[in-house]
Order: sequence, then C-alpha cells, then structure tokens
Amino acid sequence: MKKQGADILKQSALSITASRKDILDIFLASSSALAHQDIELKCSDKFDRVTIYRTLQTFLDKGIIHSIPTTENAVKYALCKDECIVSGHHHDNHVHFLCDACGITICLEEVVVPQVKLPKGYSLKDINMVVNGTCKKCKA
Amino acid sequence: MKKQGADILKQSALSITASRKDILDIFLASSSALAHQDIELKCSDKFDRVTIYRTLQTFLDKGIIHSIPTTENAVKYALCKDECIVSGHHHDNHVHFLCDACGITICLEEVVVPQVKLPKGYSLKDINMVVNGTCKKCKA
DNA sequence: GTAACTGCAAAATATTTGCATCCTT
DNA sequence: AAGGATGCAAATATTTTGCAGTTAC
Repeated sequence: MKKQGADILKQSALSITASRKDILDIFLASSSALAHQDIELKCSDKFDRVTIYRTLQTFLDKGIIHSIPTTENAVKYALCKDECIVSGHHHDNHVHFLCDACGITICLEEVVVPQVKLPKGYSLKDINMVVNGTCKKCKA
Repeated sequence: MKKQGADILKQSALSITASRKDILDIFLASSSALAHQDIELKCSDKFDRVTIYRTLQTFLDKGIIHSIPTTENAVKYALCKDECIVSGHHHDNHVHFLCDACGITICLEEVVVPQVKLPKGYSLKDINMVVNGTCKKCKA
C-alpha cells in the first residue's frame, strides 16, 4: 500500500489534522519540490494561508520536509526520505536540480553530493548542491 | 592602488553615480556576502531602499555580483571576480560557506565546485554549492 | 540636451502575531 | 477535558511600479 500523509504524521508524533494530511498528500503526489505558493494553489483555498505557513514550519522542524534554496529568491520544499530524519538531524545528501526552462525543482536522489575539502579552520556540517540546467522534458 | 567602485562601473559601462559607487565600495570592503538588508544598514539611510533594489538588480544583470541562495530564505550577494563576467555568462565555480553560528556567508574562492554526473536527459549549465558549518572565528 | 538614475508615494505581495474558536487525543 | 491547531484580523515586512525631478555624460 502506498504511503499516506497520515502515516508520516503518526511517525512524527503529530496530531492528524485535515490540513496536515492534505498538504503531505500533495507532497507525496508531486514529483517535484513545491514553493509555498504552489501549495497554496493546490489547496485551492481550502486552508488559510497562515495555516500553510505554520504547517510547513512544523514539517521542517520535525524533519519531514527539507528546504531547497533556489537562486530566484524562492525557497522550495520537498519530502525527506526516511533515512533523513535520523537523530533529529538532516541527512539530505542528494543533489537538487532546477530547470531554467520550466522552473521545476526536483531531488535527484540518485546523485550524491560529492565531498569537498574546506580550508583550515572551517568545520563542515552540511552541504547543499543545486544544479541548474534543462530537464528531461524541456530538452529540445 | 586598490580597486575602487568607480573602476568597476567603468568596466561595465555603467554611469557613475553616488549610490552605485558607495554600494560597490561596501562590497569591496566586505569580506563576506551581504544581504539586501546588510547593505541598507551600511548605507545608513543615505539611499532609498528602492534604489538599493534597483542597483543590486543592475549589478546582477551586468555580472558584477552574484547571488547566493541560503537555506534561511535570505539571498545574499557577493562581488564576482573578473574572470566571472566572461561573455555575459557567469562562471562562479567556487564554493560558498555559511556559518551556522554567526550567520556569515563567504566565498571560498580556493575551493572549486566538484563536477557531478547527472542522470540521462538532464543538461547541466551551472552548479551552486553552499556548505554549512562553523567558520574559523566561531570555532570553539 | 538627453537618456538614465533617483527619491517619493503607493500598490502589491509576503510573512508574522494575537486571539477566540474548534478539533484531536 | 485539555492542549494543540486553525481561521480571522491585523500588524509588519518585503518587493514592485509609476512618475516627476535630478544627474551623468
């Protein structure tokens, strides 16, 4: 059986409410990362804008979703994989892809972020890699 | 002699105005990347907020600065190196570092972004790599 | 002198907060 | 029943746009 929003909420010990379920289901049904506004549109005014803000923040706090900073000043969100929520600390080690043509942002789960060596004195905690280019569909 | 804001403006064929000079000089004097708000504060109300928006946009268009998306929803800007402005297309190939402790964002010019192999069908144009951790100064 | 740049006002948009009410457990 | 979540209103912050006056060349 397919994973449902409700399952994720149980796992994270969050109370199960309509908005949380719906928003998670939207993420589960989407193959790409979503901006706040995308979610708002997909909810078709079912929930208050403020509720969406708070819900996304809750999901971030619980490690259910991660944020992907894009150059265009728009942060997008995507579901984390299960392994990602280990010990309350994120383990997103995949590359994100941002299509310049259609604007879609997707997680390339199969592409692992390469390690880098930092100059002396810097400690590394997390690496974020966003690749720009043209996606499969937009390729001429 | 040290490079001045005015020199950069000449190079980019932009007219030399007080706000552009001052903002460039702020970048030249700063060792870290700056958010819109940082610049506003450093200008100490000398220029209108709107002018700063427009000036930053102009610099982005001309390839004088590049934007660095950070996870905290705040885009920061930093000067590009000369080699970066080749043929109107950016060539930022260095890693950016974001300190979790003090929030500073800096360009690690000496750390080159490693290449990655994308899945079939994706074309690569640009890679953006932001590393989180603790910077030299904040290291306990 | 002319085109481009700036400041001001205002609109449009985005985000946060407080509080009363409703829902989940 | 109690604590948490939601919706609404409103405060705050951010970004964009239009226009008239000013400045750079």
